[in-house]
Amino acid sequence: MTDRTANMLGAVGLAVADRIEETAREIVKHSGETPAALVVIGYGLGPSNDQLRRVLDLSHPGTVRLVDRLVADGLVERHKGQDKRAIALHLTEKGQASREALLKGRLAAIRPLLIPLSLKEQDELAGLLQKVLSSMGASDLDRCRLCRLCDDKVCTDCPIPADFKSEIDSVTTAFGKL
Amino acid sequence: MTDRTANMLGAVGLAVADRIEETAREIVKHSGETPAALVVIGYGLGPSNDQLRRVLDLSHPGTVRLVDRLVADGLVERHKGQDKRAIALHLTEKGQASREALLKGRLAAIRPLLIPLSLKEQDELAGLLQKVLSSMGASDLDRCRLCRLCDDKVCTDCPIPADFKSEIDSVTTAFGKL
DNA sequence: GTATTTTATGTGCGCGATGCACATATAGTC
DNA sequence: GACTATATGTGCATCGCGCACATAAAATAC
Repeated sequence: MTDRTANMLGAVGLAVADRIEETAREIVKHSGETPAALVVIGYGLGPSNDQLRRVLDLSHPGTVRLVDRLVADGLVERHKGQDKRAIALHLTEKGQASREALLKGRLAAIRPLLIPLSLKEQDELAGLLQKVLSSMGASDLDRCRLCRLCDDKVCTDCPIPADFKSEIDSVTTAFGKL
Repeated sequence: MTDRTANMLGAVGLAVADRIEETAREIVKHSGETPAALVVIGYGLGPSNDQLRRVLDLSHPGTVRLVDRLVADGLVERHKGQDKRAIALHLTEKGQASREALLKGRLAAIRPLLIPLSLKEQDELAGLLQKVLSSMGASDLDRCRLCRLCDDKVCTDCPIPADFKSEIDSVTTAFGKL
């Protein structure tokens, strides 16, 4: 019985990921972790290449090339970091716009799935999802990774105390507090 | 409020897809739609290249190369189809074993997410997921695609009346009946 | 019953996203 | 000051995939 539930969760998860992927591909011109990078950099904390790499779970060179792509598209700029060797990644205005379109598109892609549910059922689902989310992501990095495509504007009362601050040195937490 | 729910669904969906992807990569040696191909071919209906292509939503050549990979790994064989131009794809014994490991691994990857939920809550979630699933997948092909990684052994009372039969000529429906 | 169109597979070629091995520059440490 | 650790960047290769094209067989048209 649990397996049946798990199987359905797998199907829904796959569908959700498919839809997000498809939308992201249309808006950003690239696939893979590139859209997530746009979201993460967009928190404005000026992450370094290496910090970004950890969140996206990519190799070093892979991240460099990913940033190359974003820079080439005029979405991201490499600024000087506090360290002379490190860089600080920031979105350009175009990058900001792209990020917002991405997040908006993502929600638009997911929202239709909730239509068959009544408002009460949606609340029920939210409660269950919140429980599931709060218990996954053991490490802070896991939580950042889990939320690497999340819309922070919408994720009020985020069940995941993901703390970008400890991953990306800065003042504020990118996600809502628990 | 709906957006918050959608956002959390997006996060969970991404996490589920990540976990499935990771597991699949370990078991099958390839990524992308290759694991799904193994599952779909494994229904034993002897799909043609083109039928497989539609379910996986790949290009023609992409599917040919995908099958090439599976054949090279000794997981799939190209048999003669009813048509002299079409082929019928079938799993080898090794392919069967690989498919079973894949499905098993997939469930094992998803199952932990349900642990924080009580049995009653799991039932609740199952009901909600079932509702969501039943209203997505307008076309039969959509449903096949949606279930392209599903474990038919486990998916009893499948909410999606996906009918491989109409996609892949054969006698039985690969998925449970509604 | 041949000629054209449609369907199905396969190939050459290129591209995008990624990883490995390596190079280089800077910060920290002994 | 010499060694190590950290951070970025560069060949180079691989993998999954799509486009344009070629080819064979079935269906259809005339």
